[in-house]
Amino acid sequence: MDNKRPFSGAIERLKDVGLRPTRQRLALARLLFEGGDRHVTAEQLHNEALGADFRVSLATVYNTLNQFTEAGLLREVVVEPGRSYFDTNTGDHHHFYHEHSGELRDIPSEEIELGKLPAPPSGQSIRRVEVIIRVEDN
Amino acid sequence: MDNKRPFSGAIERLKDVGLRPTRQRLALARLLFEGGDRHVTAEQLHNEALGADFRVSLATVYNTLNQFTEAGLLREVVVEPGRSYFDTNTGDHHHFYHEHSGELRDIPSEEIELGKLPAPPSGQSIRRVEVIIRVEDN
DNA sequence: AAAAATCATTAGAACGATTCTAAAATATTG
DNA sequence: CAATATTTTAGAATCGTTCTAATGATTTTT
Repeated sequence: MDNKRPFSGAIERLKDVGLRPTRQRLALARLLFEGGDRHVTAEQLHNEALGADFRVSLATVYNTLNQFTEAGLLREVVVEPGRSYFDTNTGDHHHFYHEHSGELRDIPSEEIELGKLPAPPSGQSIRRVEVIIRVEDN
Repeated sequence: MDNKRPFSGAIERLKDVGLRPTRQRLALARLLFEGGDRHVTAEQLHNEALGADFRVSLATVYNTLNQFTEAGLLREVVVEPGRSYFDTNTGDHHHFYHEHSGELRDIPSEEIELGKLPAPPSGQSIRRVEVIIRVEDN
């Protein structure tokens, strides 16, 4: 049923989606996927890599994040102009977004009940339903 | 009940929210609010103004859109990095987004049933629930 | 209605995020 | 291990957006 192996190493994960397991892709994959679900910006991941003494260029971080996203390893969440997160949780789920702090937090799909949905314009089909609950301090 | 007058001219609309009815704000307000609900980018609105022989700087278009948004005359919808629309429909509603064409289309609030919502993290409250249904050609 | 004060507009520079370019480095194939 | 294909890189370029400091318009005070 589950065509995503629950625990395959970074190398297999990359091979599975047809990406060469290069040093930088492996290092970034480890940062992204070892440990629980994460929301990172390109800049954040780049700094993390440098902090872990792994030199990657920012361009490579962008390339890699985009490739991972296309390959379905990541999901991109855009919350405001010029702030876009990459989410390692690619399953069906939603988000809380706290504008002031920039914090993005997962909401498991069961916690939001989408009773009915309108039919898409003809000739089109639904690719994904995205719910963002924008919160503020009270 | 309805504190938004159904049909007040652009001048009143601006005065109501405490913005001086300057020439450029009036011209942009007319482009935005005369005729049905619209979704525009800053660039689009700028071109429209120029096309209608009204010279405004792009900076003013941005200023104005931001002011209108703060004043509650517009609502901003971010759909992908570097593409942000201003929606003249400020009521409770949702959107279809067609990634390929960039088309954004309203969904009246009744057409989506949000059964239950999770409680926000403590100390925070919900500001808005945004649903974007991403569609693709089939 | 002139003068003074406030606020808005502008061109262009500056900015932050992201993508491009062309060259150097690395990986894969025969 | 040589030949070929793919990646990585530094830095320039681009995009959307905001800033700056000067000019122009509107409102207030007189």
